[in-house]
Amino acid sequence: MEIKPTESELEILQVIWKKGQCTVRDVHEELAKNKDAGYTTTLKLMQIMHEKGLVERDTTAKTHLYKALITREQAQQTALDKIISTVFKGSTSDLVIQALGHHRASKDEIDAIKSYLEGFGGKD
Amino acid sequence: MEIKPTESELEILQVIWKKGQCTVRDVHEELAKNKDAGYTTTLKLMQIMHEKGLVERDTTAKTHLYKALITREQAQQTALDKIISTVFKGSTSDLVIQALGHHRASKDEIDAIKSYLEGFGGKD
DNA sequence: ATATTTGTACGAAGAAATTCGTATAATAAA
DNA sequence: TTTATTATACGAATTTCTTCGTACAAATAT
Repeated sequence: MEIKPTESELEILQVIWKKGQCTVRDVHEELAKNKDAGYTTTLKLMQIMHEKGLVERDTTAKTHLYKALITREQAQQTALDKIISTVFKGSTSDLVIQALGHHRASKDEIDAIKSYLEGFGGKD
Repeated sequence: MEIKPTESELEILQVIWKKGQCTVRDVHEELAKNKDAGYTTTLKLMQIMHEKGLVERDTTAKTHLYKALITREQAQQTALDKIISTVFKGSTSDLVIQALGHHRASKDEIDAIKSYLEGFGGKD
């Protein structure tokens, strides 16, 4: 079964992915830079994420340590699948072109994509 | 100001985009193929979408006609912006590569992207 | 030892999104 | 004309997500 993180859960996952392992305070401090919510809000969300199986936690010490149970790649894939089917009529190339057209990738990024496409025939 | 359609609203917009113009029944019949919700649910959603300015409607006749007020491209852009920032660390090329890697685009699609990239240097 | 700080648990309020029932008007069929 | 069908309006129940307050335990500081 597929678990789709909510918006807020994704914000939290971002922090965990970046740091690898986090306490609630770690996450909260990081989030506090951009938004302002109470500490217990973050705590509660992380507890819910644990119930949902999005994260695991080590409760050995008083201060629990959280780790992500889904990878960033999985979340990326889920997000892509969703928007490709809801707004891109199922067309991956539409998405790619739209992305390249409006997000002005840097030359390095374009090159990365070009070389990626080199060894790539596409399915027939 | 940016109006972000919800999940359900997006499903409805899909139908409207495809047909260009729709009655509530048109939309409902179409949605009924994949999910099952009551007719008044669809009606209510479309009324709300009207309040939000996502669609306009012609109420001349008894049966109202709805048209989209945001384009598919706008919705695509909004969706892309969101996931690029939430799961792709702001990297468009990561998104493109992930998309190409897992969605097995057809040869035609790949070719379309390649030729698109031809006349495209990327910003320096 | 006592007070303060730091942490988790948890219930519940608030907000947003979704779903549906009922009322009522207009059209179509009998 | 009477009945059945097809529409919209709209209030309200439900569900999901988010936010927060309060209780209480553990660790730290005074």
